[in-house]
Amino acid sequence: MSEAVTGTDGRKARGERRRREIIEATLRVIEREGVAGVTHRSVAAEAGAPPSLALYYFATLDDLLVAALTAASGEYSRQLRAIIDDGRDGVDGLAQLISDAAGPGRARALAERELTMLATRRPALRPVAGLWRAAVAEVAGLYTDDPILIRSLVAASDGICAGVLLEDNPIPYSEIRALLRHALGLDRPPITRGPAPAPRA
Amino acid sequence: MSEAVTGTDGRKARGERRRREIIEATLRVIEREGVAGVTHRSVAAEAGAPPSLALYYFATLDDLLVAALTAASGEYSRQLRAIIDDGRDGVDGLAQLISDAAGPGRARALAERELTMLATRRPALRPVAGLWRAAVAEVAGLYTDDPILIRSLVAASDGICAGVLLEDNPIPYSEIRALLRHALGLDRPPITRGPAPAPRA
DNA sequence: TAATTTGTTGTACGCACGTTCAATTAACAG
DNA sequence: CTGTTAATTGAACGTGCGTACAACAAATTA
Repeated sequence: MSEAVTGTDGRKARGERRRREIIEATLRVIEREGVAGVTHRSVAAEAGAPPSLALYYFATLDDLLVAALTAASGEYSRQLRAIIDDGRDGVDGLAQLISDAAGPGRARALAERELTMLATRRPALRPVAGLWRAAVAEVAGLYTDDPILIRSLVAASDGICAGVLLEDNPIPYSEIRALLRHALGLDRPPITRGPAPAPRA
Repeated sequence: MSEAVTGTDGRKARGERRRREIIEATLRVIEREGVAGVTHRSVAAEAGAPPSLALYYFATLDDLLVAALTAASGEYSRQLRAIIDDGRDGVDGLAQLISDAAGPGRARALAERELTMLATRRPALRPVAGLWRAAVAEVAGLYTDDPILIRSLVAASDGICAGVLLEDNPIPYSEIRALLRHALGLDRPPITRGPAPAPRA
């Protein structure tokens, strides 16, 4: 029972580290080649290990993808929660995160999105994929109780992120922030034109 | 030159039909198994043709996916434009389309989304993927000139659609419509609570 | 009719994949 | 030291894939 002394089995500790390395390697592969590029072989090569090791930790490719999504999704949610806990404005922080996805964080954001897309087909991944949405909803809850407005912010951040990743010219931070604040109903801009109930004119 | 009489070469006419059949088979495969399930063999089997025929029309898998995305994206944009041209309210029609994606149109919507995701990695597909966004922006243009509000509607429809596909309990049409109208700044609901500039309370 | 174009098919090659498994090494327990 | 557990490795098997290619059938043309 030297375990009680050192805390854990040294073998298992190294194993856990190796496991994390493989997950990170998986995310790098997805960033570079997309989910389609994930194979036991490619991931193992990226991690500098023989393919059999990737298989030792993740018996099936699905396990590997679930682990990768869990890691990526958790990381994003943690970032957002950290912003809130630091007392910074939630919407500003959210805008910053999305703005990041247009620049340096683009590859990672793409990876996370691709994995989330995967979740729509495998119910087992749904809860994990919902972590980010829940975190955004939590931010919205700091500003309003209206469930519609909360949904609105969640949808807006998702849609803005998609636009940022799809469009060529990056959307500036200020605009992202304005869009998010509008979604929450915070800033009431002057009415630009009366609603046009009858299109086609 | 009997071509001038019949209009087109009969062989080419049948060929075009066959080509469309293969594209539709591809979309069915994607609906059922996702983009990952698309192979020359699986698509050909779905279309009831030998694999070599799928290769005759689409030399590479990429060509096939591009054609599928073009078809799916065009179909959606066409539906939205038809609504506008029929004189129906653009936002209502948009809400109806998104609501459909939660029910009967779910599989197709998933397929289109997966293909669009693919577009973020291949610049050649970007213009095609943008067709839907352009159509939505056009709808928004019927209500406002404010580019922020236009972007807001595009982001909202995208985000709502993502939510609809990800969540278990379907979002009702009325709520989708309310979210879209809010994005456009049409309905100004009563203020639920003053903005909370200081979170962490 | 013969020649040409176009669509269509079957077969086959080489490769990368997921997965299995027995063997090996290292860390721990008694 | 002996046994046990856990991490790690290399080799191999079968499968399905993309792709190439030559041959065939049918429509069109001259």
